[in-house]
Amino acid sequence: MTDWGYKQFCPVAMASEVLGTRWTILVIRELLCGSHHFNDLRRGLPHISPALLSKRLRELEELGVVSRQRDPENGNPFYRLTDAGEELHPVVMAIGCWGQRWLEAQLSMKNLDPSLLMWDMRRNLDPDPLPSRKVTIQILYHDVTPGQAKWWLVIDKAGADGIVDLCRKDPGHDVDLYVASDLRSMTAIWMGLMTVAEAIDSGKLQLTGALQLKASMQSWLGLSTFASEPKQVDT
Amino acid sequence: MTDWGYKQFCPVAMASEVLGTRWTILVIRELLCGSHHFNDLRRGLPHISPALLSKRLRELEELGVVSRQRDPENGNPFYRLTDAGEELHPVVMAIGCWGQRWLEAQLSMKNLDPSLLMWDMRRNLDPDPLPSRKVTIQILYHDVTPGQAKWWLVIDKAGADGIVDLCRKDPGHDVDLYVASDLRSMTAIWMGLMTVAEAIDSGKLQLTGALQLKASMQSWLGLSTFASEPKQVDT
DNA sequence: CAGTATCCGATGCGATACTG
DNA sequence: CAGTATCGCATCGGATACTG
Repeated sequence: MTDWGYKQFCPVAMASEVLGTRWTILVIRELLCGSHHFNDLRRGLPHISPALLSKRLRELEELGVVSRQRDPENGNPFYRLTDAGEELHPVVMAIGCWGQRWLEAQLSMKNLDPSLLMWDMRRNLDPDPLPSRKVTIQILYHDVTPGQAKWWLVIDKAGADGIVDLCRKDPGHDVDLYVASDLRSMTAIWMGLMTVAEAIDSGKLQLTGALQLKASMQSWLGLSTFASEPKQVDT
Repeated sequence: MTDWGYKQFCPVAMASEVLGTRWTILVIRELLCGSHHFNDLRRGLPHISPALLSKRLRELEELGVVSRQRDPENGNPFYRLTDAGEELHPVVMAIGCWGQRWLEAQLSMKNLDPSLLMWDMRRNLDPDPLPSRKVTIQILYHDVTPGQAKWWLVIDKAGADGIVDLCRKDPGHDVDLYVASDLRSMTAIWMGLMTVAEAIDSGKLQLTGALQLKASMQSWLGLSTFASEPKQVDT
């Protein structure tokens, strides 16, 4: 092809030139999910190099998909999707739904990653079913290297900015609910491949603590956006 | 990243690993549009190398998106989308619609290509408004290198297999309609950026021949699938 | 926290030629 | 018609370290 590009006037080709480069779609997914700061994005894209993330953001900005602004408070930069960027939502959803329906679950289960899972859980956790007081939940993955095994979610509806906090170190509060599982099972629950009840019944998931929290876990634990998509392949 | 892959269990990431490789989406677009044979695909993807096309087809086959079969008649191989492949239709449409809405028209107009345009026109031409007898239409691009300037569309509703034939050499029949234009204008019409009437009024398009064919051109000339998508950027 | 700078390696991919 | 074979290069992007 000599120069870059498909050399086609077809809109699919034009758009693919832009969206088809490595990491681009995932950067947009992160922005759609509400990450705004450089290091938030990095958290959602653990294996991207900062140089490449920076490059992608600049490309998307030049394209008019992303707008870089500064927080008037502290002068920190942050990224927002423009209207053109927001309208990529159907694209990302279509890709994700197709992936959930047709890509083998096993494949997904090879890419387990506790910090990514926790970061997603923090994002989608639904505080509504939880009591109004501050709630602390400890998650323990007993099959994960010590440094990544223990996590705390602190939900405080009266909290300052974000309602849900994710900690890797003991925040010090009394723990209301202890969750213990293996990483694989927890990810399967997150992806809608298994319910909380099934996991408990089969001994894959142990809950200790406040009864109300145990009973309502399936509802406060927000699932992956694509969890409801019916799968077509099983292995 | 060392190994290939995003190492994320998110379905968007899983699917992007597959769909994000160069040319893949366009191969699928071609299959969705009804190309089935290797050289048909090459026609719709003029700048892909045969080696890469072959590779992509094998990858997609292994993925279960494409199925390779043989024509029982002549033993010729052909490619079909599986159910999983057909379900990529929403993905391709979402990408194309976004491209049409948000990517600058000018950008598209830099990738003019007469044979690609004619190939698309042949595919989307709507024989319904045309008379039942055999109709021959000659298209002349007066700003294009001689070898690519003259084309014939032969529409025969009683025709053998395909109804619409595209020829690069004079098929010999009497011509019912002569169409003359520049490549840029014709492409703009095809993409829905201009109507036939506007092009005639501004002198960009000349029609000579059967009145009925002239009057109905906007309807028998099928437009790009994305032509109806409202554009948001103008330049 | 929000990036840059630099280096370098793998490999994806394009070009061309050739075959059953 | 339907691909395979081979070659070689550009470049994409990964790793790491460093800065304002």
